[in-house]
Amino acid sequence: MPKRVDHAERRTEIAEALLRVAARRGLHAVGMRDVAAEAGVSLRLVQYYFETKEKLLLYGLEHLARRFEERAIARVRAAGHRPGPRAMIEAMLTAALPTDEESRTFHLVYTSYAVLSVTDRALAAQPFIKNPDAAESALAELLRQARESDLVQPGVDVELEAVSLLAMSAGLGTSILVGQRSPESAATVLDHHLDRIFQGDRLPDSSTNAVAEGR
Amino acid sequence: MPKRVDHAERRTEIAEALLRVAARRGLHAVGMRDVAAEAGVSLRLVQYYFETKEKLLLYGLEHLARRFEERAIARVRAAGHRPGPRAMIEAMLTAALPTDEESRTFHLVYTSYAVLSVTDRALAAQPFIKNPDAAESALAELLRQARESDLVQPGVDVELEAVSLLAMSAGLGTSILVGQRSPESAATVLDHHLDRIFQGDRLPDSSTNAVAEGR
DNA sequence: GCCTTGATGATACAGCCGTACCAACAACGT
DNA sequence: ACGTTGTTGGTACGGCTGTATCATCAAGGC
Repeated sequence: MPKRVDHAERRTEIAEALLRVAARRGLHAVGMRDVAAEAGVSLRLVQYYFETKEKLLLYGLEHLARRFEERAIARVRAAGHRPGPRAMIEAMLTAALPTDEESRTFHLVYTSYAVLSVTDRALAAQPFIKNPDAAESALAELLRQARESDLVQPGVDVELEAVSLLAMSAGLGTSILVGQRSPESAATVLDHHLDRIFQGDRLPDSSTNAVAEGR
Repeated sequence: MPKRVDHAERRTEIAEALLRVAARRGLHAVGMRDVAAEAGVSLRLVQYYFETKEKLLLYGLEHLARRFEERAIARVRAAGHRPGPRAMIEAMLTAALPTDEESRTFHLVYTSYAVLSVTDRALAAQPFIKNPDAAESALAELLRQARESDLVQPGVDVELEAVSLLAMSAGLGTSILVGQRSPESAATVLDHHLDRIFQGDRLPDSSTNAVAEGR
């Protein structure tokens, strides 16, 4: 059997082309022909690897989630060797903010998928409860560890704060995306709440008023 | 001139038909014919009142924002005669949560518009910075008043908390929409943060652990 | 060496989309 | 009373969509 190209690799290439087009023109406007052109292949090839558009979209979503997970892990690693819980949480939260092109793509396309999943039953199947739930429990676990190390202020409800931080990160991300807020001011807001949650082993007075000014 | 029907009223009817279809099938799947059928009029009529689809979408967005504003005001009014700042803020924040059909529609369609506005320049023009900015400054103003009445804990950054609460409300709303979280647990999270911000003139121990359990 | 099988490409086909055009009706001013 | 004008409906037209069909080429097993 002549297998000249790696099947999985080709699928990945096409999925990334899909994400590029979706980031540029919006997920709703993505057509099979656009994806093929962006990937530099023929329309037939896209159909060959993904028989139907629905399967292509599904794989694109999975690929997006996979890529984001890698990015988040890389961000945490970049926070230093064996970073503390706070640094890890900060890395996770800011990785989700649309600051550069890749994270903008992630946030925009992922939100598009989320919106789609509300009305399209095919998308609603799995990923939109699994992924955020995993992020939530991971964050809660980090906070729990931090609390056991006495890094967390007493009386803090770690599960509730995990939910709050993720919801804030998502909400702030969207407002960055639509141009209402700057990435810096969003990061300041998140930092402020981390300051509130964690014991003050950080420079005092990080309450600079960059929020009201930031766009 | 035979003006048998009120022009503005007809436009409103059609816009509401648009919102109903968008809530049911998703904004991306809305066509002129669907809107016409939903409104019980002919396709030509929709074209007559809104020459182009883009104008229809624009008006639909404006109408949605208008309806939400009315709803929020009604909610605040329902909070009692001359409600305190905290009750008003709570009413505002929970009005934005997708709890019933109307608020689900609002949240879904508004988010769809927001996502669209990132890639479509026509939508990006006005409303997506104006409306949230207005909500933000209104919320900040309420907090400022509350602080002057000594209802707010000392050391609270009201602008920052206004931003945080709105971002949380938006993020929680989305997670409700996709079925990750229950409206009750989202309301509990918001309440918790209001407890944190305001002085404790409320029943103590509202920290029931409904968050981890709620779906 | 041939033929099966994987891989790629060009083209065709319904179906839907937004928009435009044309026809008809009803009502007010004169 | 008439015709102008606001108002409504039926229908047609390109263009684009996802999908299916047909054709071609390359490569490895027998």
